[in-house]
Parts: sequence; structure tokens; C-alpha cells
Amino acid sequence: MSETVWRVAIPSPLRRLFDYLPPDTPVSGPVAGRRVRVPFGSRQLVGLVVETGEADPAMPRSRLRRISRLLDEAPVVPADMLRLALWSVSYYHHPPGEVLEHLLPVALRRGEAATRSAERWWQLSEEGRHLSPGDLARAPRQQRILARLQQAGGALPAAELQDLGEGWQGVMRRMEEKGLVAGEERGLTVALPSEPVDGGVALNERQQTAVEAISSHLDGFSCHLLEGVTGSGKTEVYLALMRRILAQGRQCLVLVPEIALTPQLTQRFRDSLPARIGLYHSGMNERERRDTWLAARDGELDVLIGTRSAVFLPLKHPGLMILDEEHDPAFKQQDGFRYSARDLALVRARQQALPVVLGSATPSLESLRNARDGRYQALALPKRAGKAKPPLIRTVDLRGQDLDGGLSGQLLTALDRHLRAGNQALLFLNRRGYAPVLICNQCGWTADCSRCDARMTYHRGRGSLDCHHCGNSRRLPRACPECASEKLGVAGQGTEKLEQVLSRRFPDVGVVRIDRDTTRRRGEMDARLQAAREGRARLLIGTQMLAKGHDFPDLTLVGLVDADQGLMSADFRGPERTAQLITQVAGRAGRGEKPGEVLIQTRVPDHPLLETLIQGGYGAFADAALRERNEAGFPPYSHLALLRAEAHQREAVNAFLEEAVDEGSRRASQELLLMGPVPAPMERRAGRYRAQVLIQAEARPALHALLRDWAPWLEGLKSARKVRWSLDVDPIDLF
DNA sequence: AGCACGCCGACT
DNA sequence: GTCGGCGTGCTC
Repeated sequence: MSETVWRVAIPSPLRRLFDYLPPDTPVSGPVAGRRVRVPFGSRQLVGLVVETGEADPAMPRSRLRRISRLLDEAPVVPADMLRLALWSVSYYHHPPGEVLEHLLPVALRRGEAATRSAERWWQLSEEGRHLSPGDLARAPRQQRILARLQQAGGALPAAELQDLGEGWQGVMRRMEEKGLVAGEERGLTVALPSEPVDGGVALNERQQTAVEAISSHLDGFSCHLLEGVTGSGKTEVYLALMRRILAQGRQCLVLVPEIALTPQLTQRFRDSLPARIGLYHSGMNERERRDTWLAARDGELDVLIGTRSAVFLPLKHPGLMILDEEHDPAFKQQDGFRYSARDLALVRARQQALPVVLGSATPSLESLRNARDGRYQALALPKRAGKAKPPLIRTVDLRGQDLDGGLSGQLLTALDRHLRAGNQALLFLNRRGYAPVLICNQCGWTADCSRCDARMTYHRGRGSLDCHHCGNSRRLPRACPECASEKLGVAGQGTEKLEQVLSRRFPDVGVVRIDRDTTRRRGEMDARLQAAREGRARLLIGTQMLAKGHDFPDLTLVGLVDADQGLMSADFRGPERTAQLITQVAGRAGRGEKPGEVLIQTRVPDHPLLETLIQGGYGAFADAALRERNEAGFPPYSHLALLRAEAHQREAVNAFLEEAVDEGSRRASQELLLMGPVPAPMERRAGRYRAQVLIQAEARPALHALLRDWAPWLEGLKSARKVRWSLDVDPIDLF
């Protein structure tokens, strides 16, 4: 008769759980989902109990160690989220301890108490409740406090009373002595319910149809792909659905690809939903994250807005999940536990019987295919809301042209025309810095990064050469380090140069550049966006950052300075990315009454992607791209996993990957294809050599059958210790 | 990943 | 004589 053990997920890179003897003290209630402190080797670690079970008979009893301490009196992680995490472990073939870590905010991972920060509240006593302001005629400050508390329904957190002015605490103290108010420590309520100012804008016909279609599936799993062109009003559809869910007393989880998109969405929600709204993203500190996490779990927040990691937010009464900009690659974690928040949202919805809405103007090919095959309900908002017209898009052939800072005559003329008319223009260039190449005109030397297979970018303002791949930076040399010539020149252009050229050419319109360099400082992004929104800046220059979300009402011209960057991408997802980016950027042009114009500069104006996109729109592009994926046997018509490895010695990488491929091929069934090892497209990065093996499968089960045994085997390899390696299931790029 | 243990080189 | 270099093995 073997004895009961607790199986614990330990924060370590090992792909297994560890068995422990239960604590000495008696325990009541379920243990799965509770945190424990356990001895692990020579250390004490915080682990999460996954289940109880019988000890492995092969394991000598003497090697079992005992749980040191039970940290929770009840499970911190609810059963439904534990289930999602365990599913992720088996799907991504990632160590359970590291996956389980993603379930908890950092503060709880460290073993801190699972309670929210306390906050001081003031509330009216019975006597205070019935007092009228006249009763405090001789104490105007007390009167004001009374009025505020009565207005708020009897209680307010101290934080909300700061505006009462210097010394209000003393006044409050006197009221406390009179028995009018009482102080109380409450668990932090992260938000008070917002008071909507608009009760819901009237929906147009298409929006209404979408809302109705989704609403008939709110009581179980369903997935809806809401394909809405920029400006078609997807947010109104979200809001209408959320209102229904909130009315049922259930919670909504809204995922967005990046933090920058949360403020405007939050404001929008506050304006039109009677809900307590919580945020969850990496810009918050540990305490804030813990408080929001616990409040979401305990049902004290109604709407949660977050980035990728918020897919793991527990909800007491989950009712709806929304993924906005579902195609965005930011939903896939790119290191460590490489999960896709979009795919996990779907799994979570299925497990927890929830509806999920995927929204995008440019859906991913995977989602489009799922919609076409009837796995998702396809809903379209094909027209811009109101009177807005789609923009006019054309290409500009750069071949044989004299350019000024990379700008063609046509683009400059168009800029002049739109700015003269008092409108705004946006120039998009996905390359920051002044110039991507510094070259010696005497001997041909170029400034290369010493740690990467890449050129260093010249930043004029800083007077430096920076590597955008590893952060390496050095001062701009005065002369060529090879031949000492002072004839150093640059080639190509980045946003910094664009800004310089355009400021000179259009000195009176206000030029503002928005990229990672100009928005590094806190609040700088907002300040610049604000200048653009208010019309103080009418010429906007930006990288990807500017492609999503932000709307400028007077923006009528969009120029893509260099479309060829994207068109030349070698990755199988390159065309999809490029089409999405062009469509998203183009969508910035023209709102309301003003028609928009889009100019795409290229040296390959007859590129099939561009022709299809311009003539048939994103839908036509997607049709063509899906056909190509099908013919080439790429996702979504096949399934991929990528084994990556990197090390300071190229030999260590090759040795590991070759052993991996040998063994993998031996184990793999016929339907699997192992390719590699091949060097990564940029082989050396930050001083490390990188290479990879691609595994391709027609059907998932065969792929997972291999990974299930192969991953633990790799973990045990001696050559694995000399490299950093990782498995990426459903990689989104092959680099 | 940590961390301990172990077996060889240049130092107070 | 030791401090410490990192190869190797283990973690219930």
C-alpha cells in the first residue's frame, strides 16, 4: 500500500512535477491550486500543488521529502485556471513549473500573502447618514465632507478625498470623535464603478446584426470573428455585448496587443459601461498586479483589460472574452514559455464554456480559415461608420527617380497639397535612426556590429552608432577605422532623417516624429499624440508604433516611404504581415467627411501582393495567400514546431541540434518532416550563434506524439547543457 | 536554472 | 599551502 503524495510544480526548467509527502500538520479542504514551500535540492522554493496521488513505487520512500509549509488556506489558483495551465503544459511541451508561474502575479509567486493591499476608507455612521448639511452650519469643511460621503452612498476611499484640500484629515478626525464617521481598512477595490455618460450609441445595421448574432450564443462556447475595416465601429459592437454580459452579473476579459492601446480603450469603456474596470499589463507594479489579479478572481472587477498575460487572469463569473487586433503577433510570447494568448483564449473559452470574439480589420490567415470552415462565426463590418469613404490607394514607382531623403516627387507634391488644404499627413517608415548604413566612401568599410551579423544604425542626434539587434552602441568615428579617410557617408534613411528633411521643407506645419527613440521618456508618447490630435503638429512621421489604434480626424494623406522592406521578407508569414501593416496604416487616412489618400512607394509596383491588395483589398489578398500556403504546405494547412538553440560557440549549437535531429528522425512517424539544422537568418546575434530545426506535420497528433517524448529526451542530453535551447510550438516566425 | 561537488592551476 | 576555474550530476 503506497502512500499519498502531493504533486508539485516547481519553478525550474525541468519537464516534470515533483512528489512530496504532505505537511505534518493536518490539512482540510482541497489542496490543488495551493502554494507550498518545499525543499528542492539545497534550496527552499515556492511551488504550486497540482494534484494529490500515490507515490511512485519505483521511488524509494527515503528520497521523498516533506512539504515544509502550506502557504494558503484555500486554493489561490481556481481549478478552471489550473486546468488551462495543465493543458498548456502538454501543448507547448514546456516545463510545468515555468508555465504555472505565468498563472500568478510575481508577488504571489514569491510566496507573499494572497490578500489585497489595504486601503483606508471613511464611511458615515448611522447618525451621519441622517444628518443634513444645516446641522453643520458652523463647520463648512465638515459640511463638504458630509456632502461628498452622502453623495457617494455613504463611503469613500481616502484616496478619493485628497481634493478636499490641505488638512482634511484633521477635519475628518473631529467628525470621527463626534461619531459621524468611522474609518475602516478595506481590501483595495481597484476601481469604482464608472458612471457611463453615453448609454450606448445607436448601432448601424451591420453592427446590430453582429451583436444579435453573437448574443444568441452567450451561454456556452462559441467563437466569432469580427472582421471590421478601420473605422467601422468594432468597439461599439464590443460595448453592446459587454453591456449584456454585465447585466447578467458576469465579467468580461478584453485582450489588446500592447499597453499603448489600453488608455483609450479604458476611457471608452468608462464612458459607456456601468462597470468596475481593471487593468493588467507589464507597465504596472507588483502590488497593482496582485491587487487586480485577486480582485478579478474574487469577482470584484467587472471588466478586465490587459495584454497577453491577462489571458491567465482568473475570473469568478467569466462571461465573455474579446481579443482586439487578434492578428497581432504581440499575442505570441517570444521567449521562455512561448504561448499564444489568442490560441489559449480559444482553449479557455472552450473549457469554461464562454463566447469569444476575435476582432480585426486584417484577421490572421488562421482565423480566416477557421471562419471559412465554419469553426468560427464570421461577421463583417465592411463599411466605415457614418459617411466616411475608404481611402484611395496607389503605388509610386521609385525606379529611376531622384529622391529627396527617400521621398519621391509624387509623395512630396501630395504632401504639399494636403498640408496646404489644412489637413494632416502621416509618413510611415519602419526604420528608426538617421541612416541604416554608415560607409567609408574611400575604402568601402561599413560600420558593422561586433556582436551581430548586422549593420549599425547611425543616430545623428546622439552622434552614435547603435545596433538595433543587441543594443550595442558606440560613438560615431570621425574617420574610417580601416583607411583613416574622413569621407564617411550614409546610405538609406530612417525616421530621424525623414524628420530633418521634412522639417526643412515644411517649416510651418509642425513635424512630429513618433518612434521608440522619441517616446522613450514617460509621457512623451502621449504628449506627441496629443500635439497631433490638437492639430499643433500636422505632419506625422512614425514607425510601426503609429500603425495601430491612433486616430487623427484631419489625417487625409498616408505615405508608406519604403514598402519594399516588407515585400522582400523571406519568412512564410512575411506577406501576411506586410499586407496587414499596409492595410492598417492605410486605414489611418480619411475619417468623417474627408476622403483619404494613400501612396505606397516601391521599386516593385507590379508585385502581386501589392496589386492584389490594392485592387481587391485585404480579403482578396487573404484568398491568394491562403492558396499559396496550401500549395506550399504551410500553416494553417500544416503544423509546425521549431527547435532553436544558441551558444557562444557555433560548434556547441551544431552538436546539440544534430544529435536532436538524429534522435528525432528515429522517433518521428512517417507524416513528420524534420528540417535542419540550419543557421538562423541572422546567424550571430548579441555574440551568440543561432541555429534551428523545423518540424513540420500534416496533423497535430503526430507532431505532439513526437514532442512529448523528444523534449524530455533533449533535456537530458549532455550537449544541451552547453547551449540555450527552446521549443516553439506554432512559431509565428522562423527566425 | 541553481547549486554542490570535484579535480586541476596561480596566488596571498 | 589555499582560492577559484568550470565540467558534471542532481533536484521528489
